[in-house]
Amino acid sequence: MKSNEIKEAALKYFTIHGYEGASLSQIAEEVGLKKQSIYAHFKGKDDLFLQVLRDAKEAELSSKLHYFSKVDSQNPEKDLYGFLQLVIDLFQKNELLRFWLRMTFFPPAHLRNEIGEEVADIEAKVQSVLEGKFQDWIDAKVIVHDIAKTPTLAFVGVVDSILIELVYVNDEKRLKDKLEACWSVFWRGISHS
Amino acid sequence: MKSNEIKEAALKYFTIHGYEGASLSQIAEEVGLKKQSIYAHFKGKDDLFLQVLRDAKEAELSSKLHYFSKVDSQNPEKDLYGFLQLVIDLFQKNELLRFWLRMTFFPPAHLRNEIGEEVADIEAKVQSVLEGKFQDWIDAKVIVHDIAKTPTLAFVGVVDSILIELVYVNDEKRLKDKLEACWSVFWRGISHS
DNA sequence: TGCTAACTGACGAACGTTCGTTAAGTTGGA
DNA sequence: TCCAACTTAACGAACGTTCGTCAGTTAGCA
Repeated sequence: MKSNEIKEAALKYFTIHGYEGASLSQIAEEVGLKKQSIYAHFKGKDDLFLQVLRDAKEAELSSKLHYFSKVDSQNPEKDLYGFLQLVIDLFQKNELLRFWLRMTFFPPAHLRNEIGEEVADIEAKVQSVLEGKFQDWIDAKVIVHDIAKTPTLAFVGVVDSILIELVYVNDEKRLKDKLEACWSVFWRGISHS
Repeated sequence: MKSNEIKEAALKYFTIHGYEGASLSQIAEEVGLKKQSIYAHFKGKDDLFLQVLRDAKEAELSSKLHYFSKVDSQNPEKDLYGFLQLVIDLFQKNELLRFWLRMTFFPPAHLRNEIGEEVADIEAKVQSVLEGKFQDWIDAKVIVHDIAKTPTLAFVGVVDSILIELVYVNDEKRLKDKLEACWSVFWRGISHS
């Protein structure tokens, strides 16, 4: 399907150059078309962009939810660390997560509100699942804390710091160091002494 | 000085719309000029951009170094938390940090290398100062860990997660929750039982 | 025969940049 | 003190290019 090829090329250029910096002619050329031919598949630049955005959102959400649906052990150490690995994998395997991060951090001004809603949606869902898991672990007394929200937000913070490291330079060594550092301090911070 | 007015307007538009999305005519209009007049003060768009970038780098670096130069107590709990507050302040008080984050996370493609060097420079300096402090605290046995690098990177991770929260939505309530969560878990992770 | 996807051609608008010119301000020597 | 030489900041006009978009046309396939 040509539409998907166009979306793939669009993903690439939007990720590298941002919404304003990506041009339809570049995207079209990437798949051997003239820019006007894109209009046979999409209403325009915004339409193309929003379709790619929703693909990215869908991919990220389903990956994360799928991971937690497989996880029902009482071993948070393994499961949480595995989630960090999943995020790293997601980021390095395809461009969707990098695209998603760029566009949610710094959205094109005229689509700010639309994108903000998508972000709030996915954010709430992931955090809700995560908080449920933490509550289970607290009830099973395998980690400390009285309310689940604290370790949940702290763990999201660890994910954030890994994401920043990935976006920033993606130096394999630095990433490994930071992951180990953040993880070990975090784990000491929520587990029984 | 008109140059500074132009740089201020440029900072604003670069921050909101990114390098490619910001136009010289908008920037000029903001200060009551035509876009051609900008060329009386700067060689071109790149020159203007890079001058703003270096201002932003300078502002961030000196703020952080100045903070740590004042700090020589043996009370990491106060000093580290104070640093988080400083970062939040920096972000909310002026646009320089937001600009810096946007341009270092997702630099304009043709200036990628130049910006990368600036990032490596500031990153190394801040981390070096931070690591020295942590080493002092370790030596004084006021926090745990054998090597200073681990708590340093973990703390940088806490800063990262706060920055992400600031960039993402800047909801005052959410920010406070996340700060408290990340901080309390981090502190438990590096302090004695 | 239609339908789809690609094409060509053209559109107005905006982009960053350069040019030559003007008006105002500064400087330096007679 | 006065005037000429120079500098500075801003301008209008235009440059070539690219942008996103629309209209009309053609080729291939069901």
